[in-house]
Amino acid sequence: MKIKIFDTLSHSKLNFEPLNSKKIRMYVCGPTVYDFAHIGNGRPIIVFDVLFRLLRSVYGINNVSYVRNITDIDDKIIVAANKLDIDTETLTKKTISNFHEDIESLNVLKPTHEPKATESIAEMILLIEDLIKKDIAYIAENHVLFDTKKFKDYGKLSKRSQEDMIAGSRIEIAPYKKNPFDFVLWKPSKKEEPYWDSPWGRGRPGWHIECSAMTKKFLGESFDIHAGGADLIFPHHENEIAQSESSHQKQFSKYWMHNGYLNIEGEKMSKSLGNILTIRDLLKKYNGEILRFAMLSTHYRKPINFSKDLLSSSYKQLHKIYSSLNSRSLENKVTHDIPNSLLDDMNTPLAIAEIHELVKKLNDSSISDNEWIECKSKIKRYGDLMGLFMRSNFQELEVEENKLNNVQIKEIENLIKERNLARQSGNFELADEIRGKLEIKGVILEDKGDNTTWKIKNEG
RNA sequence: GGCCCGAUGGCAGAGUGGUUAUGUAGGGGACUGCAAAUCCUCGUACAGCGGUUCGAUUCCGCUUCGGGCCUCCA
Repeated sequence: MKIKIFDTLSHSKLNFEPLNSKKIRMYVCGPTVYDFAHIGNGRPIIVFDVLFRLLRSVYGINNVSYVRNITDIDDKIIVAANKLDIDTETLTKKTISNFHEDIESLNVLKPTHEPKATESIAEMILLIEDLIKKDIAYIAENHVLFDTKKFKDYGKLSKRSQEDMIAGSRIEIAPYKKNPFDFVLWKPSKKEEPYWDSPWGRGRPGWHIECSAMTKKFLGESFDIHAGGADLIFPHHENEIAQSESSHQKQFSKYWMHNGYLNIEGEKMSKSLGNILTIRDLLKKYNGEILRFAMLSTHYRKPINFSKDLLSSSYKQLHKIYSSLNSRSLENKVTHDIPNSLLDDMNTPLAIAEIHELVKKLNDSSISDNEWIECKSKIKRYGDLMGLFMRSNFQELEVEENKLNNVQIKEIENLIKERNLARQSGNFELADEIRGKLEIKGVILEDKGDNTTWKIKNEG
């Protein structure tokens, strides 16, 4: 079984050939922790979680190292902490804990390592010193800068030349830069700002250097896959390549993967439009599994429109799939096959279509129990690889999503019992009355033979 | 201005040089005490114009439209 992935660097779909098949190494750029994560931040978290699951399945659960960093020192963090009148560490600690709570609801596996930038400052300083020693970085006005003219491959990831970029550039170039695209490796901290001592005075690291330092620390100088949002291609990932390959004189990441953008109701998410949707807010209205399903219903490289329609369609599809998985009281078998759709650059929308074909079979009362078990097992396998269908039934999801307490659940169950007694004795008036009573409370009943299940009325 | 990506049925969304997924919404039917669910069925989607080809939604070119990046946003 071979995984195919689309590699940004070669701009083509390639067979994934690990550097060492007993030790797969992937790195994903994680969040900058200054506020609640929004659903756009959630996209790489979810789609590369699927990649992690696939790699573990193909190469062995213990043979994959997944590093997802946390940027906990940065201008935005300082600004946000000042606004709240707290120190940056208090802010980042709280934000990280919120982040973990949020993504747990999305059923995201824990990465092997989740390093914080502030815990690798020493490694960053060593790397910068090395770049200065190699005459690739220079010091100017208390800043250390990377000299982009010294790295001949600069622009290879984003496919652009410095000349192209300068042509249409609207940027004001900092006076201490030798070249417009030189970027900061280390900068002085203003008073009141967090700082670390360095050979260049009290300061703090530039943004890009942390990933170069942490990939080296946790994965080595060369590793297999580096991934993140498409907006990171330039300048972040371009600059990481420049730093690491200049310092190590060898290939940095073998493959590069980038997820597409996320829109909200057809519009770009932005502060000015006021349509920033945090994962936290969405979770108040939608179960994490619905969010996850919605996220995987578009191919990861395409733009996704996160809309009410998408979420309501996702809800209905999940309901349908869960119901079919419980259409007979039989357990699935454990299988190890990996569907081609998922191996092919994580074609999750195609995988979902295949699941629906299997659902149709499960709902076919004419198939044998053995065939039924086969189908259920296949669907559960898709679920394991995509992080879906982990619950035993749809009611569990409804209970979570609507935060129903035990008293409420008991009430629903008792009314169902009462109604079924009425139905058995032919008292359909009472049965319908109970149905109506529950419907007013927003509970829809579904009779399946002698089994009655329920779901919450979807307001759209 | 430079570079890049995209355009598929009401909506969402795969895929393919010729049999035209899948979901959702809608029509019809079966089933059902009722309802829901489920199943069956229907509507002839591939932006436009050229080219290559026996044949193009799929390959090539152009046009139009949309999106992105070129400022430390996933």
